Parts: sequence; C-alpha cells; structure tokens
Amino acid sequence: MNVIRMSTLYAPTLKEDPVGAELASHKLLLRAGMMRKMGSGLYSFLPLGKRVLNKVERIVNEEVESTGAQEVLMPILQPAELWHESGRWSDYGDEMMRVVDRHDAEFCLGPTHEELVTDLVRHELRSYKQLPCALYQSQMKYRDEIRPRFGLMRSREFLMNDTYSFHATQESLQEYYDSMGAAYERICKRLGLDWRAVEADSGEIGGKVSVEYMALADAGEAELVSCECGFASDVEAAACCPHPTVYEHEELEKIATPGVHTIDELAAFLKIPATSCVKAYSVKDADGAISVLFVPGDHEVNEIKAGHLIKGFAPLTDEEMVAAGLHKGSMGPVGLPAGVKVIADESLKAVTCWTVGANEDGFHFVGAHPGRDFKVDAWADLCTVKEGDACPVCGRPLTGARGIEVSQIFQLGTKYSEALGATFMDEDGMEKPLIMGCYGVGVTRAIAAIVEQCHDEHGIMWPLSVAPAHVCVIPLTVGDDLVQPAAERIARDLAGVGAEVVIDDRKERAGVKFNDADLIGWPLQVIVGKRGLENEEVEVKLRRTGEKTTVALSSIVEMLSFAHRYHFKKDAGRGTFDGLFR
RNA sequence: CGGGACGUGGCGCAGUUUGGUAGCGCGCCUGCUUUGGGAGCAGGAUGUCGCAGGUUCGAAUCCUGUCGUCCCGACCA
Repeated sequence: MNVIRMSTLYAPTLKEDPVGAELASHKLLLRAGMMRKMGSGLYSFLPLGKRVLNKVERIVNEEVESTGAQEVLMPILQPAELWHESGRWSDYGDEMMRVVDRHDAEFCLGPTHEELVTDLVRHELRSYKQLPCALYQSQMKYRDEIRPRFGLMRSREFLMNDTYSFHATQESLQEYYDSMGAAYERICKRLGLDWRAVEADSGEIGGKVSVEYMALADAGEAELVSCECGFASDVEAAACCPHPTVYEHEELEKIATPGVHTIDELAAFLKIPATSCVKAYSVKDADGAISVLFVPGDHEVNEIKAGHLIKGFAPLTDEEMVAAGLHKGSMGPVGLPAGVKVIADESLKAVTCWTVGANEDGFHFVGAHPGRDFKVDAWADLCTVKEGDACPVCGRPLTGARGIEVSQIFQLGTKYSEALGATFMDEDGMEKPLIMGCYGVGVTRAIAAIVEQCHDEHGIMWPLSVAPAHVCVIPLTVGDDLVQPAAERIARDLAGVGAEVVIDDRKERAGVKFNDADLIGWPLQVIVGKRGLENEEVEVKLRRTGEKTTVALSSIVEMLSFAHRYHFKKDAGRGTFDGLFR
C-alpha cells in the first residue's frame, strides 16, 4: 500500500472558522480540507473527504449486501411520466428539482427512487418464484430544500444508499425488514455512532411501519423520546399519553377573561395549572370542512398525526377563523358554529369538566361537561409527546433528546406497485401487486453525524473504521539525515503490514504539523524527533484520548502492526485504537 | 415565501455614515535566521470593490435593478 505524502496531498487546512458555518461538523470538514462549498447546499469532496466517503459507503454497502440485496445503478435524471403514474409529480411539491430537455420533455433529479425501481422490475419480476428480491444502489439524491444548512446535514445534493425489496407476502416483507433493521444497526456500530432506533412516521414516502436510526447529537434537527424500558420514538410519531388534571366545577359558568388568549394567560388568570385547561386548534380538510381539535393545555397538536386523521389537513389562517365565526384565543366546544366538528385527544376522556374558550372574545367557560354541555365527534391521539410524558409502553416518564436522522426503513406495502401496475403471479394463480419495502442510509449525512459526535476543540477524532488513514507519521524536521529517513522507514514498514499510512513530509514547523494532524483527526500519530531518536525511541499519540507514550524504535512497527490487526478486526465497535497502551 | 444581514487580493475583515482613485491580518513568492504545539526579520506579487445601469468632473462609497450567500421564521423529512 502506498504511503500518502502530505507534501503533495491536496488538503488545504484553514486556521480560521469559515464564515457561515455553525456546526462543528460543518466547520471542521471545511477546516480540515475534506470538502469545499460549491454553492448553497452543494459540496465538493477533496481527497481526504472522499476517502472517508468511500469508507462509509463501503461499510453501508457491505452490510446491505449481507441481507442479500444486489447492487444496481439507476439514473439520477428521471422521466416525469413515472412520477405522474405514482401521483407524486404533484404530491412531492417544490422540494423536487425539475428540469426540461430541449424537446420540452419534463424530468426531475431524483429525490428518491421508488418510481424508477418499481418501473425497473414491473415487467420482469413476474412470478412468486422470483421473490423475495432486493435491489440497492449508492446514488446521489437531489432535494430542493427551502433552506439548505448545516453543511452535509441538510444539503441539496447528498449520497444515499437506497434499497428496495419486493415480496409476495407481508410475512416475507416483515422478515426482510427485520434483517435490514439488523443490518442498519450494524452500520451504526461500525460507523462508531452513539445511536438509537426510534419509531417513526413514514412521511411522504408512504407506508405504515417505519423505524429511524438516529445519531444522538444536540445539533440534530430531530427530537426523540426514549424510556428505560427500551421504547424510543421520534416525537413526530410517538403515541402520546398526557395526564391532564381536572378542575372540578359542576356548573357551566361563563367567566369574563379580558385580554386572555393563551393557555398560560388563562391558567394564570384562573390560578389553575395549564394541565387543567383545554387548548383548541382549528383546522380544515381538503374540502374545506372545519374541525376544532382539543388537547390538554400543556401539550401541542401534532400536525403529522392530525394530517393522518384529516385528509388534506391545514391549520386555519386568522382570516379563515374570522370567516368561520371562530374566535382565536377563545375557542371551545360549547356553542361552536354549525357544522364544525369537535375532535378531542384521547386523554381528555378522563376530564369530566373542561376549562375552555367560550367562542366569544374575552370569555372562557369553566365546568363544561362533555355529553351534557357539548358533544365530542371523535377521539384520537392528537398530541406531540414531550419529555416527562408517560411512556406508552410502561408508563414511566420519557426522556427527551435530539438526534440526526442517519437512516430509515419503511414497509411500503403496495402503494407504488399498485400505482405503477407492478404485479406478480402468485402460487394460487392470482395476479397480485408486489409488496414493497424501502430502506435508506444518508451516507453524507452519516459523515456529518460522525464528526458531530467525534470531535474536540482541536479537530476531528475519526473512528478507525472511517478515518481517511490510520496512522500519520510526523518527522519533526525534514531534510535531517537522521529524522527523515527514520520516519520514512517507519511509514513504509507500517504500510507494508497493511496499515493506511500518511507521512507529514512538509517543510513545516512541528507546531503546524501537530495542529493539522489533530484537526484532520488521524486516529494515531507517530512522532519522530531528533531527541527521541538519540535514545532509539519515537512517540505514539492516540488522537481520541490524547494519550502519548514513547516506544522503542525497534518495536514500533511490531507494536502497531499488532495493534492495527487487533483493533481493526474489533472494528465492529467504535473501531479506534483506544486501549492501545493498557 | 416573510423578516434581518452580507458580497472588497486565496482566506478572514476594515474602509461606505460625510464621494477624491483601496488598506489590515493570515496565506503566497525570495533571502537570511529559527526549528517539539499554527516562528522572526527583510524584500516582493496579487483587486475589473458580485454584476448591470444611473447620478457626478470624479463612485467600493449615492440611486435603481439584478445575481449570489448567510441567519431567524414559515415550509419540508
């Protein structure tokens, strides 16, 4: 294996933080000379970044292949026709990059590949005997994000490993889905992530069952809750069990509440807890029919859950509220305009009398009894879960955290196969739509997640499994007839035993080399200096722990070759040289 | 799409209020000294001030338009 020479490596490092970079991962990937910005949400990978990208891509591909999936490559440029067939040409919205060719034919730059892969198999995956079948690719995806930000975390172009599976039965899908879940867990481990598998909403992709794999990080854009019992969920999807308290009041009584609009103001005015108030939220469906959603005062309506319940769900604007005769800040179930439906969170079943708006500006009701004073048209799980809520599995309080969504698996069912007419002939001679699953790993986003979790004030601390190289040999003086040959020999010998080695042979001062080595984040540094060599010694430093030790020149290659074999094999875990000196 | 800000050597910035022919730090090149945590001294190169119009004797600076970037929000997953 070749030794990488810093003197010729194209990896310009930056002393100062790049303007506009907020997150550690964004700053450090730029500063360490791993990538450069080409435009909003668009990045080029430089040699070191590309090496990391290749390693992450390879780990993901290996684990996906271990489930039996076969690699394919589908076009980025996708005909609009297929998206018209699935209905997503309009449903996907402005997030899809659309292009037109010289013949005025429409295309999109693929934001995902369900349509293409379904088209790929629909004519030739025709019999149950060919099933199950899984295909994957590692391919760029394009999404016209409203606001690209945070470097690789939310970019307009990103590398994704996407797998699609086709099945004759739900049982077969479930079995494969579970094996992909296990593969995705192995991927998280091999990438050195601190992660959680969480229940998820399936969003635009469709389908009912979905799990996200989140790298825990304060910089993450997703919120999750978890419990000691093992339950974990994206707050967007989690079943929510609020515990509202009842403010007893037998009579229905209208109270003047001048200037009171929010739940906090109402609770303060009445000197009762917010959990005793009922919050109202007005929405309309695709046909314009209006409903008012009621939730406990200390919770928010989960618009995703509400969207599943109400077709074409949209919150009412202030003008629409006025037009419908609703009073913002004073809505309640008693005396609503005719035709407005009342939908309440399940938890409010336990509340026998409600403290709510009176549908009149400046007035609220206490003692509004469901059944007696008003009717609830439907009960549903409507709230967004929060930290401290009861776990829906065991009832203990939930813990909140933030995470980066690195990957997600979905059971799609027959949404795309039905839309595109992808059917197979089953054992019983019946033609049936293929049952599908889809699975995606954000490869470039995973890199951002790794850096978010593995860095300190000096720079990146790559896990061994994805580091651009394993060892950096640093001769402290160049041109010296003792130091440089010794460093070159060590580098060559380490490369000879299979390590990926870089030598910092630049004519730079020691401080520059140390700082760059820490910034770039080589897992291991071998420091070769005149002083040490006089005692036949070199120094070895672990980037992650900062530990340093001196090692006899005669045993350095043997030691590191052993360490390399040992730690790299163990690379199922974080894959670092941690513990080398113990 | 709303709100805010910015665009000046490779990078980070000052200069814009009050118009007068562009400056600082880092980097880069040459030489000498230095050499275990981003060296010192000396010399040097590098700018159509985002772009296009306009006002003016004169525009980085004022006006109009336009493109790009960033932040907050909405949106999206």
